[in-house]
Amino acid sequence: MAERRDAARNRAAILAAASRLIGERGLDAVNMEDVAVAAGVGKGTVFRRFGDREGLVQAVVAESAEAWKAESEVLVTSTDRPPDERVITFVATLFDHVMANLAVVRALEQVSARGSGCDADLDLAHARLSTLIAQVRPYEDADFLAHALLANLRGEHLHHLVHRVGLPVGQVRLGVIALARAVLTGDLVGAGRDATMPPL
Amino acid sequence: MAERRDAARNRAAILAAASRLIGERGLDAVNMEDVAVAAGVGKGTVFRRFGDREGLVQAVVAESAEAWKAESEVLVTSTDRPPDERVITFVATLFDHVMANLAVVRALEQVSARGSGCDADLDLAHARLSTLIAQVRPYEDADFLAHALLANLRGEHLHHLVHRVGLPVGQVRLGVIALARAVLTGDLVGAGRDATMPPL
DNA sequence: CCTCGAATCGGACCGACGGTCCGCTTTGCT
DNA sequence: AGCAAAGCGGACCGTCGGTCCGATTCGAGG
Repeated sequence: MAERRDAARNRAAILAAASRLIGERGLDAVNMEDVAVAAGVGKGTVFRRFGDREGLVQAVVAESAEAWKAESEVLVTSTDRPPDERVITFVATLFDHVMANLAVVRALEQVSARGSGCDADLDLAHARLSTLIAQVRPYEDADFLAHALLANLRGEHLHHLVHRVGLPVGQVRLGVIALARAVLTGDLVGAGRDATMPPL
Repeated sequence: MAERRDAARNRAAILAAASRLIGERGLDAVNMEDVAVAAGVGKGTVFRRFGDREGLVQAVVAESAEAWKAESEVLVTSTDRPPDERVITFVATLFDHVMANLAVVRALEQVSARGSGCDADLDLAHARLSTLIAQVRPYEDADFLAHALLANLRGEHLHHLVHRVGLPVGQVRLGVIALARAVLTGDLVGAGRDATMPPL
């Protein structure tokens, strides 16, 4: 049978409440009962729908990652633009997605560092980026290079750069893109500087 | 007054027990009472000495980071070797330190992502690496490049590469060093491959 | 060696929170 | 309307981080 109407409503309410609360306070300052109350449901309902804390967080990010997945999907499959340009676009898009959902992404990282399950989205991002890079530099180790780039796109790392070190978001964005360009061209000049940066 | 003898003994016992337990099971599978029992003291003693869970973890890593700090200190101050070589040595040394204490380093990352205090060791590593890089490439943004390199030396990232992806430690080590070399020379050829790698 | 004050110890205790359970309610099909 | 099943929700439980205070141990001075 299809999902009952009240169940669907509650599901959406819980997801929205969780997303909002995590965004406002950060994961470690929101407990399951907060979410239940904010969603206007009982605690049991939250656990039945999402299993546990980890499941809830995964569902929240899955929702916000939907658009990114579709976007990156076409980037890998389509061949209308040169591969190197697609790598850059991929990195820029992923950066924007992570920054736009920083609290939720960090929440997922925290939860999956502990939990048993691996981070499926990270694996997906790596598979796609790796594929893209291999098209540009078939003789390098695209696998490792993708991991190295992805390390610079971790929520925790970007949070550190922006909120602790205090770097402007735009500068970090350009720096990350310069890094991606360096991976493609073998040239690292300009990484982290805006002055010498070619426009994206 | 100096620290009482029994207090010193207990302090050492707690630190040793915590280090061992975290190394064996990972931070999230060891609670404060486990540590107290393993150290042969009461729970209250653990909390009085170290304040809270975060403090205990910090003390444990501070202990294991002692040697690394001294080693990296001389690397920055001494000028007997060319700067580029010192950057490579710095990165290799830090990599080895992190891998040798992976569980404890990850524990610190988990704890300081939540806690109020920042990660002092990470800041120190960045300050030193940044200084070193600036000596080789004064016209680049050494600050950002240091951050980018350090992102590849995070405990969580290395844990992911080695224990989830399954990359051999030696290969990751060479890859990270190749990345460092790329930062210095502007050439990324060979990153992640052993075949084309110059020996360290 | 004995005494005494102070520092330290340790386990009983507390509050918070993740997760479970089961009797009550809602839903939607006939 | 009637009914069975899916869903609901809040009382309840176990665990764990952290606190507290009476008992204990230390070590300086006589």
